[in-house]
Amino acid sequence: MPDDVSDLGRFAEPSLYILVSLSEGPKHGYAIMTDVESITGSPMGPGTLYGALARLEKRGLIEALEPQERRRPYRLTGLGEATVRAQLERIKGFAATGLDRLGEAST
Amino acid sequence: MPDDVSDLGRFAEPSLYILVSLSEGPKHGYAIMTDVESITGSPMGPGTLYGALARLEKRGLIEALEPQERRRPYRLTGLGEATVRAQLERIKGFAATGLDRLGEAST
DNA sequence: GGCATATATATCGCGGTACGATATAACAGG
DNA sequence: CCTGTTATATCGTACCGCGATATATATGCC
Repeated sequence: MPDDVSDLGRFAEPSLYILVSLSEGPKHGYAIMTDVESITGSPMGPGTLYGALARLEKRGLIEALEPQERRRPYRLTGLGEATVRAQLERIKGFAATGLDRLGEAST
Repeated sequence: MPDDVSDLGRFAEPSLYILVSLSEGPKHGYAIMTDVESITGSPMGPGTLYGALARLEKRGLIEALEPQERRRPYRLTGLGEATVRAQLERIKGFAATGLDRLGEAST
């Protein structure tokens, strides 16, 4: 049940959020969590985070670095960077198309 | 398994595609299917389409119009329009943020 | 006329994902 | 010493994507 106009239910696309967060530089899980929350405005729980993190590593889009203290940092791979760039270009174009369609109808 | 850089696995957000398609004007299911395919480049099967369509109607983001011939057209509601606009603004900003972060790192 | 293809809608089921809940542990501050 | 923050990890459920499948009409072609 949407109680907010900007809510389309589930599917906030955590994987892409993580990739964007890591495109700023290597980060560990908890730092990604707080960073994503500051970018998107809505918090990402640990279940979402670590599940997506494992999938992304398995796919070779990110890679784990040497654990420091209690932190387990990750870094974007070349494939990950290419992927996030391609994705962002795509949704940028899509958003432009959509807003263009809306633009003529209301103003 | 991603075999394409622009593929992040499941990552299509059919609901938003449908809303954008309908922001151009009322359309019936099959027309949405072909329109979305022309916008996104990848086809949307009937399972995806009609499932999402039912959910969107249930949420009051779209509404069914009088069936004509074999066609069952849908139209965006006010809430649906506000939602798609808010969503598009959001992902536009997100894409800009992400590309900005990537921009300084390579080029 | 008969047959394949396109139009058009609908449903089922599997696999995958989001995400809250829960658990654990170390460290800081009052 | 106890509470809150940092930090990681896992489990389970509900939900969603999407291919497969079914049905029916209309169109085009041989």
